[in-house]
Amino acid sequence: MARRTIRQPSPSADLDARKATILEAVVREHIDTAQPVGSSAVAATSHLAVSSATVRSEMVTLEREGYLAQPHTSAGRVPTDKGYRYFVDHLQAGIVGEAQQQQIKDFFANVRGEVEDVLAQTSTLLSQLTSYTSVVVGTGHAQSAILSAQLVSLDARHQLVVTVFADGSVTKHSVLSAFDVSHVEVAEASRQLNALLIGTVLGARVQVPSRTDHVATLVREAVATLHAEPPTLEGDQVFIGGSSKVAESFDGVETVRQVLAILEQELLVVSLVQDILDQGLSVAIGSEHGFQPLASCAVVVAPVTIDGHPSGAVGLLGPTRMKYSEAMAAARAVSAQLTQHFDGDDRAKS
Amino acid sequence: MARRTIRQPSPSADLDARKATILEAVVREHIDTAQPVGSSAVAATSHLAVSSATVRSEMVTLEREGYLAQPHTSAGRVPTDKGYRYFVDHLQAGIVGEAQQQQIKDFFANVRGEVEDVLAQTSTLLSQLTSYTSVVVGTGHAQSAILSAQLVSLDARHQLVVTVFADGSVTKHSVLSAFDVSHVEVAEASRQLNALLIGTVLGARVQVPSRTDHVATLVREAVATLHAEPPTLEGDQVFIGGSSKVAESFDGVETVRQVLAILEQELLVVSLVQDILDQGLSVAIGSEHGFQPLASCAVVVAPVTIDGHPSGAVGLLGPTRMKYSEAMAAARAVSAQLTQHFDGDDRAKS
DNA sequence: GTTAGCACTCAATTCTACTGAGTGCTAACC
DNA sequence: GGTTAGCACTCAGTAGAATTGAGTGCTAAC
Repeated sequence: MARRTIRQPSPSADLDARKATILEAVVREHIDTAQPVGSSAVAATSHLAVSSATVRSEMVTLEREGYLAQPHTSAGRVPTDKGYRYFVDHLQAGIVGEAQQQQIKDFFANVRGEVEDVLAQTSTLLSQLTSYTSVVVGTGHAQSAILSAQLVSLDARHQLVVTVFADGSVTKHSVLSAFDVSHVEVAEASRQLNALLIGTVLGARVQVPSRTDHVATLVREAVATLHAEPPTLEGDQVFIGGSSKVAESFDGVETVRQVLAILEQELLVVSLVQDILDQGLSVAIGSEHGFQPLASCAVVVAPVTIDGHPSGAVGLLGPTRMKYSEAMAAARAVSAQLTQHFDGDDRAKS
Repeated sequence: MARRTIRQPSPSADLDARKATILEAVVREHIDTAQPVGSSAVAATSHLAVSSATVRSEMVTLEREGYLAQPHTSAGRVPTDKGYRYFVDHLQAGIVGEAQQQQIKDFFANVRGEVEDVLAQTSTLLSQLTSYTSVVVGTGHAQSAILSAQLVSLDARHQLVVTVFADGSVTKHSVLSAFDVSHVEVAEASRQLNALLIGTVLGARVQVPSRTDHVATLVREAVATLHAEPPTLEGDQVFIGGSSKVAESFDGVETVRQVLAILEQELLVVSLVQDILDQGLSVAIGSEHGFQPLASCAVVVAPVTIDGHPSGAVGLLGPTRMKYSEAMAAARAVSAQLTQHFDGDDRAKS
């Protein structure tokens, strides 16, 4: 089926005030109780001074317009994806609680270590804050210039190309040569390689030596190995935090299995998050993201930028009846801190 | 409670042949059906020419001795952990099927990339082979000598220490200096750092310069950062494959949640696997590993060695009623290939 | 020691009746 | 016109009661 559904920017023939209030009450109640919501509950909890009968007749309209659904005739109403969408679109931005704010602050004040570690730990943090499964995506450094490229000899035939990029990331690639190489030759090749690649980006055309001696061959092999990587996906990193939360969010074991199976496929997760960001959304509800097995899930995302350009995202995955305002607030707060951590912290600070 | 249970090497007051056959039949049947096994089923499937009544009276004994248990009076028998243990200890080594053998061969023939990638993919492979959740643990390179230590300048105040170890692993650590450093200074510091650390192991005492100029300070900071790492755990890596399989193996959502929660804690997983290996076992059943939340799990492990000394392990986690012979065969086959891949492949080949 | 026979147990299943939350409709009301 | 009280109706869920049947333990005979 449609892998990605292009959502128009909400036709949202705005509901009148009372219908909106009723819809909101249903959503809130359903998120709370996970049960279908009846007209009398709405009449009681919403501050509308109307009877359940009135609510009932409004509900009929809301159902006809696709915002609500009825599991069966004698049950209350449940929000549809469209209903959640309306709710989310008209949600005043939530804010994170005191305690959580503090937890985030503490975390970023104390976190240390390299980018990967920070991202992995951030993922755990985000999951703990919200008790949903979190996804942290770091996009590759395809565009970063090379700061340094060294060749290190493991043994006579195995060398390692260690490359440092301007964004601080480091890669290694092993090179197996067809002949024994001396340490002197490796050192010389390393010098040449460094001179050749410094300041370039992966995939750029460089002038490799055409001689056939050991050193030149080694340099050619190293360059070839480096450039052999698919440049777009290289370095894409996904960190899943709190996958056990999946088992809390959904009740059917089968659903849990399906969601976990999706989360195992990093490429899928990256493209899911990317799709949502591409559409300029911060939430994808149920069928909106076009992944059938995640039909009962909602995904909240917030982009992370470094030096102003997008370089990743944090996300939360929960049931469609997730606590959107909390989740969105947490995701935004964490992504903001992360952004600040990487470009504030790495340049300006101290 | 007891975090680790020391198991004596099976008192195993060996059962007589008929009891053993009956126990085996119960275990086999139960693994197959997940149901309590009745005496008549045993009489039918085992090749003992005895009636169900005879089987019944033997079962009473087996139950009294702790090999079997009865969920309730009018149900069949279910193996206890002790029952599984006897079964496993007397299991003739299984072999992996044709197709799987081929799949493993193909995988290792085609796999490329760095150690981390290979381990991560191996984890996925192992999980696919067995449809259990797999765990691949790579132990750190604490004992590896440093082949190269370079300092790379990210900007005036940020430097990166990139260290290459003899086993081919690479680490990076960022260093933030309190003053601006020129490229010339970084280059000089890098040279000195390399000269200082080459051939040493992490944690070794090295003679750092005591001068107070920029270069010396930089070198001191770099060394301090490197040595600040907890040397024992540094580089311990855990790769979990097929966590969605957890949802297939257990039926209660709560059990699934608990197991996933354990798997999220890498340190726990490492120590679990390490414990089992330390006890010289290849299987830990139910309570044997002392992790309460994993009481209904069994863990199969196989060590991976590089150059003869232990450097990791592969494992499988399933329900206590897992298919032990298959799982053990798969784990052994994969660990053997992995061992060969890393020391065969990396030294001898071509 | 083995086994056929039998009474007994108890989880699981099926059936029925009932409950009650919630609806849709209508007629009266403001 | 919109609102509401009243009422008949629907139907999932629950609670008992009855039934089933797989499997046991025991005993007496072989």
